[in-house]
Amino acid sequence: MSSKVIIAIVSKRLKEDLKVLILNSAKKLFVEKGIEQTTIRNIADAIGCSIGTVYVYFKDKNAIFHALHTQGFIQLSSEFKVLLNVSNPMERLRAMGKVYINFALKNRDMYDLMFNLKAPMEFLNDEKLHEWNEGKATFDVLRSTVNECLAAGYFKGHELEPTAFMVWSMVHGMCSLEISNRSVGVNIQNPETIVTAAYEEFMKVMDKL
Amino acid sequence: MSSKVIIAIVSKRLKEDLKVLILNSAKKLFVEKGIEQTTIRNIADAIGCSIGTVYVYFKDKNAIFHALHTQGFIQLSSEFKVLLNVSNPMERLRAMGKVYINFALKNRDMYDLMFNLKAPMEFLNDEKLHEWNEGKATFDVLRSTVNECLAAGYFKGHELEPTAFMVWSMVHGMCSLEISNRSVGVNIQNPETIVTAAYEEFMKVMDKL
DNA sequence: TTTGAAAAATGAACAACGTTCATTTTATTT
DNA sequence: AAATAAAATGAACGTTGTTCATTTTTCAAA
Repeated sequence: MSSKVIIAIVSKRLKEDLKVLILNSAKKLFVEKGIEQTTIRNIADAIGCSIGTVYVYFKDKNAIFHALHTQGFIQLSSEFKVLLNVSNPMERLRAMGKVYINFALKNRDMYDLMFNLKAPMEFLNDEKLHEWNEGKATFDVLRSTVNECLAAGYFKGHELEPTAFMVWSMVHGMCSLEISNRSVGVNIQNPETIVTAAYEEFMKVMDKL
Repeated sequence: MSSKVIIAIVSKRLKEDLKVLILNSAKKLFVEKGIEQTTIRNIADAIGCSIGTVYVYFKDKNAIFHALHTQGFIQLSSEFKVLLNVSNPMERLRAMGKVYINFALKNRDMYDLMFNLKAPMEFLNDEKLHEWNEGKATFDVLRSTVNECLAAGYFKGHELEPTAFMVWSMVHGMCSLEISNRSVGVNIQNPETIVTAAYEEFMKVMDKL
């Protein structure tokens, strides 16, 4: 009888957490082996369930990758929390870029999923949700920081949204070129430090405004 | 006899051009339907040859996409030719960015292939060619333009290569965010003009240097 | 405790993919 | 006309994402 109870408890626990287990399995495979090795069969095998079970909890593969991409944004916004310690908006903007770049280069596939790959966006289209809440929230942080810079007298004569998008494009572009292996093939003298150097250059430029 | 000769000539022509036919077929499918609809079977069907024949002329799918990506760079460098008319280096840099952005937004999938997708780079790795000649040549144009700007007194106190990489990252980032549908989902007031507006903002910044 | 309906899990089956290679067809030379 | 070389072929293999009829499990009512 007691063993039956235990089995029931374990079984209950497994049932409730199966979606989480699938997601953890997917994330582990994704981070360790990349997106092309993260197949439904590999995910199912890793937790000892069947292929069909994965489809009980996720509509399709895009749904899984969208859930992973959301986890990535949770991690990124968690790493943004250190910015609360920086009161000066210009310094905070600089630190924000560093956190962003650091996250991108330390979590290359995850960054790719969050800001490049089509899968998460295709899931949104399927669900008729035209709201990319994760991106919206993240961009809001950037926009309000740039807004504070404007209020503090920086960026005189510049528009809020174009300037914020400019900053985002800058750091995203550097990270994207690095992750897609385009910066290494281009005959730059110090390829291993070019992202940092270019970001410092950009910050020097912004300081002059 | 004369018909035999004609057949021989036609046959010869077809044989010599088969690689080109395959590539044209691939490009048409790629531009019209995107990368996921460009399958070996579709390519072969479109020109009425067999699957195996494609593999006679191309090692694998990466080889085809690398060839397409090279065609993209040929087109881009062709569009860069109008820049020869612009003598002032700063004006030329500005015009270069506009040509680049225009190319990216009018050839989205091609741009993605050239600067984001892994296929062309994987082909280089397979062939032990760590030289991305197309990217190298294109970046050389940018670097020398920035160098001329420096020589003309612009960008005082800034390093050549980090500055050039900064400019590339800027325009690439904007195009990349736009093409991957990240800019539209982020709650910007004028999403349809944000790339142009941000580029104008960036040029205003560069003018101040 | 037994029963039976609802919920969950299953995995064989399907279509489509990239890739290979023994075979056939075509071209060229002898 | 025959022999040789080159080119083209498509059936077959191993994967992939996805579906769905079937089986198993769950759990409240009898």
